[in-house]
Amino acid sequence: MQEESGIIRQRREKIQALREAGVEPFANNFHPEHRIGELVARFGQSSQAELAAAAETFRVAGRLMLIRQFGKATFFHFQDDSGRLQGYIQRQEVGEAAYALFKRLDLGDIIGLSGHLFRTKTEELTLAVHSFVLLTKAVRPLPEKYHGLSDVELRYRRRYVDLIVNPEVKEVFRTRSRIIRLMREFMEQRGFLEVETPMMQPIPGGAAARPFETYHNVLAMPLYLRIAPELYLKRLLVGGFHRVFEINRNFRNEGISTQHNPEFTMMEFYQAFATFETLMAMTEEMFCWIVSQLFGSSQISYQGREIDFTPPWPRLEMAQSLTEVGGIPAAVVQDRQALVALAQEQGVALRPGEGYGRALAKLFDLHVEPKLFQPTFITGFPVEISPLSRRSRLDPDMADRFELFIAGKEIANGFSELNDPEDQRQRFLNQVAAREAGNEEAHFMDEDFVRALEYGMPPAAGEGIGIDRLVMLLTDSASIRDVIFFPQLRPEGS
RNA sequence: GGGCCGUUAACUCAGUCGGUAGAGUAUCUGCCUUUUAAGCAGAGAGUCGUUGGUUCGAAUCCAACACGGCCCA
Repeated sequence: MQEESGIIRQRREKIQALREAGVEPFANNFHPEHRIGELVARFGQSSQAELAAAAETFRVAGRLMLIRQFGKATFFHFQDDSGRLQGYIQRQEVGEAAYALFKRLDLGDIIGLSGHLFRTKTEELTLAVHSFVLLTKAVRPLPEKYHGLSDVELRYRRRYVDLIVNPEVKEVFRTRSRIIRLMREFMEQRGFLEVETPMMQPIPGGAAARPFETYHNVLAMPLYLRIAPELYLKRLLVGGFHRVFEINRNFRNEGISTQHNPEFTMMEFYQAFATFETLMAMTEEMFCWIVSQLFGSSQISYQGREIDFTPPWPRLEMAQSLTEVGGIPAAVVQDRQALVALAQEQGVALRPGEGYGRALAKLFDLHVEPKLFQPTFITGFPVEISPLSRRSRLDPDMADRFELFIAGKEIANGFSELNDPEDQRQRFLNQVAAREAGNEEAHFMDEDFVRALEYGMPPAAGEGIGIDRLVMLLTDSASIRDVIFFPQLRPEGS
């Protein structure tokens, strides 16, 4: 480590001096018996008289966050993983030597404390220290106590510091964990089995996206980080698991934005003998339940606007939405050539193998998606852009598919699954043709998947829910980077 | 990929017309036994993102690049 500012050099010298004085700066000889959160919960309402009467001794450990030193006594704040508490240490109480050691501690140091609780003049619950030990000396100083760490880049690059000084960040990730736990609980209650399928796939499938490529040395073959688990989960349907779900990472080799991180977390699930209609109802139920478990209400606030999760949510066909929400005349939407022309006019680059369906979808992205703030299901997806979906019985050019939009973001995508192996093979062939003509996001042929369908996959419906985006909504986060601990960044310059 | 904005001490930020680096916090020293971003007095701390250019002189003007943010594609 080349970086040696004055403070860091000073701290290293301090560590040396402590060792020479017989104080181990990285000890592990203290075992806390209490957590701050627990003490606050138990005694947050107790009066000074009650605390004095209890006369109990507590052992807690935490990081020094704030120090207010006087001549012969010191107030400080320290925090553990459950909260923050004030401490009070007096020379008279701990003795000359211990107090001198305490005065040499720095913000950021981790200490173990034992003492009793009391209330100060201003009624603040405070631990009066009987004794303490240094557990970990901090070499680097913490950010400023008042403004904290606000440089966005530093917050992402040094998330550990962000977590120490910005308590609301911790809360976001606690909520993230709770959301995932609730999803699991919801799925398990409905008889779904949690499974794991390959993250490294020889043929990346299940979505239209560019994959990350890697290489297996011993097998001497390229492998791809998965862009979706779909084709494997459907193989499990063939194998006789009729309700499965997977919560795991997908990897897509595309741009980074407030909505996109190269690796992101999805829950994908499949239910035999269900249709996309079944899943829309189930999604309404799931979201409403999760939101009410978290907030005790089915309404939340996101970026200053209310979102109401109370079902049922509006359902709108994509073509219809272009007119009703996007303001594109119905005559243009119905006229295939006119719509393609309009899309191209607006800068949509149609790739090989793409036509009306893609034009429809891109115009939707441009004019409708940002305006769908309340939970809304969009249906009526063209088969052209849905190569794994079952065709609608009413219109063979349309797929039995929906996407869910909330706050202008795509949150979920689900459809009745195509299980006709011949149709599936033909759709793969169309994709392969598109790929050969230069569309890098087109699907690959997966012969084994078609073979699996030939054994017979029960009719089913499946759905993917973007967990990061859902967490954004439920934590009022504007950027996906705020709900991923370590979002992808370019390497720091040297 | 394009546009705009940002990058100055460990952190948060000032820095005028181009004249040679500032504050608060943190750190160190001294005083201080109920503080709440404690207070008072003093001290140390800088590759002004990088490289190049203009200039007698650049944190400041110009160019390129790097990293980040927001918006657009």
